[in-house]
Amino acid sequence: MRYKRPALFLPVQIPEFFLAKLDESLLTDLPPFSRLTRAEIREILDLATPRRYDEGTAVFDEGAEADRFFLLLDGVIRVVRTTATGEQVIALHIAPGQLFGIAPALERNTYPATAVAAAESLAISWPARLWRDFATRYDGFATENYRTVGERLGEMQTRMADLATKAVEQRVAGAILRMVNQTGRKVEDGIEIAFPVTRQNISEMTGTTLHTVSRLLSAWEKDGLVRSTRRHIVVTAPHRLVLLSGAAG
Amino acid sequence: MRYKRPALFLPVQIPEFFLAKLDESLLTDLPPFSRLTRAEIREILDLATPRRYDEGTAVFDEGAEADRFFLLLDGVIRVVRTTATGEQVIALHIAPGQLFGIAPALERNTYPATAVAAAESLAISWPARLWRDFATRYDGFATENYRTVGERLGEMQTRMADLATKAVEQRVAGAILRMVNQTGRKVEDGIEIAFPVTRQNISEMTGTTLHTVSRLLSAWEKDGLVRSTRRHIVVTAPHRLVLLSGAAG
DNA sequence: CGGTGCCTTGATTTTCATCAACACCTGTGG
DNA sequence: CCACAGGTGTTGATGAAAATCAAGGCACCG
Repeated sequence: MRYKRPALFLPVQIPEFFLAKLDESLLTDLPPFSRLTRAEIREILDLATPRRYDEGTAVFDEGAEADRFFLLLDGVIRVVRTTATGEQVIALHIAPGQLFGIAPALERNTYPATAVAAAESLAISWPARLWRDFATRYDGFATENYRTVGERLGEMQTRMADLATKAVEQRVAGAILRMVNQTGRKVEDGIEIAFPVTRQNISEMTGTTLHTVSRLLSAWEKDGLVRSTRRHIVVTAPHRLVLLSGAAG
Repeated sequence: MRYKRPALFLPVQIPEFFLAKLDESLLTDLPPFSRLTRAEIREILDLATPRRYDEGTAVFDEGAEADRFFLLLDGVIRVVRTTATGEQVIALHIAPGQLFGIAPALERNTYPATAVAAAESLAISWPARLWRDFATRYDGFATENYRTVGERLGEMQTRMADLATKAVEQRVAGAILRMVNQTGRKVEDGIEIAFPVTRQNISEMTGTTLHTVSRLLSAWEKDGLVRSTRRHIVVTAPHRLVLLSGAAG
């Protein structure tokens, strides 16, 4: 089964054309913009630059000058950190509707991690200096975005605690469930992670090796918890996976 | 050797007296206040409530209503998260001059972790609703604080990467070096961590057991890298410890 | 149809948690 | 003043979990 992109992605993408087509209502429901009028959203959209990213393309690189901030409209972004010894660690996934690369909001002048399109993605972006404008001019913009920062910080703390205390099996189960929750779509026999994931990817999220992940998935498949093909995972028994993950509650 | 508190800590602490004694210059050099006038700092100080915390006392608890934010003047604060299974994970240490419990700045209404005084500490605090006042009235206040948030987020990402990729020995070395960097004071034969630390504490910072930490410290002591007594660690060969920690550069 | 990227599985080894026992230091209360 | 309890630290023995080493298979792409 291939990943079919929605019709939104035309073979040739002309920014002006695209923005004209893009209805203001697309942003209306997103937290950062929820308190703005249609006219205000139009203003903001007119300042934005849209761009499409092929799977595997970097949106920005760790250490690069943080000159823009981004809003993901469609697709998935993987936030990756590379260690001194060259290993990669996946810190976070960004789902549509979320801002990312918000280093400018935190007074950083470089990005702390690399952002890569995990699937074909569409994002709009603004120059970093506009952050202050938006924050002062539009009520609730800063507030809502700092709320997001707070949530991410909390989530990172949870993941740190997991890495420090949970066994590999629980961490892998947790990682898969997180992806399912963020981007899962219903299919015949379960819920499918809506973008390509390799065992290697999962190992980079959980601090283990691709071998161990492979063994776990094989065992789970034998047990009827998941079904997986190349770069593809369907969770067929989410509840049992939750139990395995040792989640609270 | 005992921990001697500076004269600042009188047996009986009277807030008014204390604030009168506390010179505005104490805040002048701290990032959040560096751009303010003496008069403005006086205003802010007059709204603050000071309090002393004995070692082991909680400043606030995970999940509690986030009704205040804090500035640490002296001592050390440990930020601790408790997992579903009851283990503790130390997320962070706060050094004097830093804000903490800044959930209000991130639109959270509960604290995401518990803050405990790791040594006798002195902090001042303000009601959460004043955050917005300060942010709008005092230039640079919000900016500087969000910079701090950004730094902490970056540091947490680094620690996550370490937990995911480094071996226990490297993580323990790294944790000790971090404490030394934050609060180290020079002594005869090296640099001493300026607050009490148990093997258990270190294991909670690094996701290992107190047994393993004990073995490592014993080995390092035999090797001349550190010297340690009960709840006490002196690093005698920082450079070699850095090598062990596998830090970049 | 050959190459590359992704996945699987067995065998072996390493690391570190766990189990267990004990020593020591410090403050407390009889 | 001494006994004792609780928190802290050490060290050995054992075992389990997961990394590493190794080899090969299969899917997809040009």
